[in-house]
Amino acid sequence: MVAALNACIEASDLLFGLILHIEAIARRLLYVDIVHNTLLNMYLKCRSLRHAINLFDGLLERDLVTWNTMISGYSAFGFPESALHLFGRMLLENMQPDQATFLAILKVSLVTGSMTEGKLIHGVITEFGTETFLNVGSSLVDMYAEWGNLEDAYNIFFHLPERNIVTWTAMAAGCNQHGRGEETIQMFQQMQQEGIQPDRILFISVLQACSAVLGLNQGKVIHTNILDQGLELDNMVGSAIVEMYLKCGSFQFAQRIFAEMPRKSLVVWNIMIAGCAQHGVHSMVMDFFDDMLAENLSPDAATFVSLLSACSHTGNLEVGCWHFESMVTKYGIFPTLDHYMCMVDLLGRAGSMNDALDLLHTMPFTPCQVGWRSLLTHCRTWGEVSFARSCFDNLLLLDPDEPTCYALMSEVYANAGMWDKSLEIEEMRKAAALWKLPGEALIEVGEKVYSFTVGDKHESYYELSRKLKALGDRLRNIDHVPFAVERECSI
DNA sequence: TTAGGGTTAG
Repeated sequence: MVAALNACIEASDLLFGLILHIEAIARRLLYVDIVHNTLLNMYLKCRSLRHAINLFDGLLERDLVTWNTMISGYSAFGFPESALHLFGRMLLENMQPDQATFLAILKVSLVTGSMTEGKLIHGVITEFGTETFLNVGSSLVDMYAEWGNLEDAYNIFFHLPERNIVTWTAMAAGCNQHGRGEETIQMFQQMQQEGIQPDRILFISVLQACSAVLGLNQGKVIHTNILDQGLELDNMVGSAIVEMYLKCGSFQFAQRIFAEMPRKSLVVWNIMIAGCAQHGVHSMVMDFFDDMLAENLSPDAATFVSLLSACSHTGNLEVGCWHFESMVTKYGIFPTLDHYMCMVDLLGRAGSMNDALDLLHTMPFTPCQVGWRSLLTHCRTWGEVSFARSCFDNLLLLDPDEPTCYALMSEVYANAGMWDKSLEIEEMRKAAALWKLPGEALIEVGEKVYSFTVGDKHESYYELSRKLKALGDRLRNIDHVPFAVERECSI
């Protein structure tokens, strides 16, 4: 019976599972713990919460596994209140929770989207003395790290009596997800010094961190480690390697690894298509898209974001509109806000400002900052001063504390020679005490990544200034006309 | 019953 139920789980065959349930009743097997627990698990894995609840409520006796399975099921189905309620019932019935109970309960805070619940659950876990268990501790690290509360995550991480690859990965991935890629790479190095062998899951996080900090050389070292462990043929590791090379600027390496991948998932095709768009090889976007279709893969929402973006950058309005329409008619994918934003950008970049505005107003989403800012950016290109002012006013209504729109509007006025208006906008920005964060450039030399922003004084300042001036002269020689007021750059 | 992982522009 148990083997047959596990086969149902494997095949997601709910109908066969229901027949086995009837058979279990007829043969009076439902009183056996392992039978009713496997049945419960089968219903949850076959995505039938209703059947699982009926079975659970009808049982005369429930052991710890029964409670844990049901709590875990409620969390997995996105019913955190029911999971917590069941946990309370379990305590009232004097059932002592174990590690598995807390692992299931910890998922609740991720489902509810609230750190407060997570902290309360952490308190309960501490009271039961299971905080320092390896799996519970790792889950706590993961929970805090996912919430971006890296300090609490570190605190638990360092106080655990032991840490394994899962604990390290939870901490390293958390740093990576919250913009601390350098720390992820440092953790990876430290972990190896402590004699822990990285695995495929950790490699994926560390490769993403290399992509984020543009650490091509570091990425190459990781790639070598992956080859040493023979993990390069793993589908998800391969995708992460391709992505790392693309984001770190090495298109040829990415192309080679991609070509060598034995099985290519839709995700890695999407990564490659987006990479072509990022690298400006727009003709290859369409080539890769056609190749993907030839492999009998159907595009998804992410594919179309890359396609529409590529059409926007090549100014290919007609092809972009065709893809936008074919999303629904040919592939049954309904455009999300992201797709509408790509279309607003596409229309605006092509100079069809009224069509872009119409789309912004008629789309089934409330116009957001992204759309208005995109339009405002293109008004700058096309010198649409009054149109720009309308976009600017809409942006102020949505968020008056966002500094970028002031800079754009001021620039539009300056380009039109309306200096008084330009200064007026600058005054508005100053009165609101808003300052745009300067852009940051990352350059890798050896295994170190250097960050540059306006106003920095690097040790090679004079040498770099001479180089910049020479580049500026070359740009002027090819008739490049910079926007608005040219400001002196200093590094 | 039982901890960690992938893509998308503006």
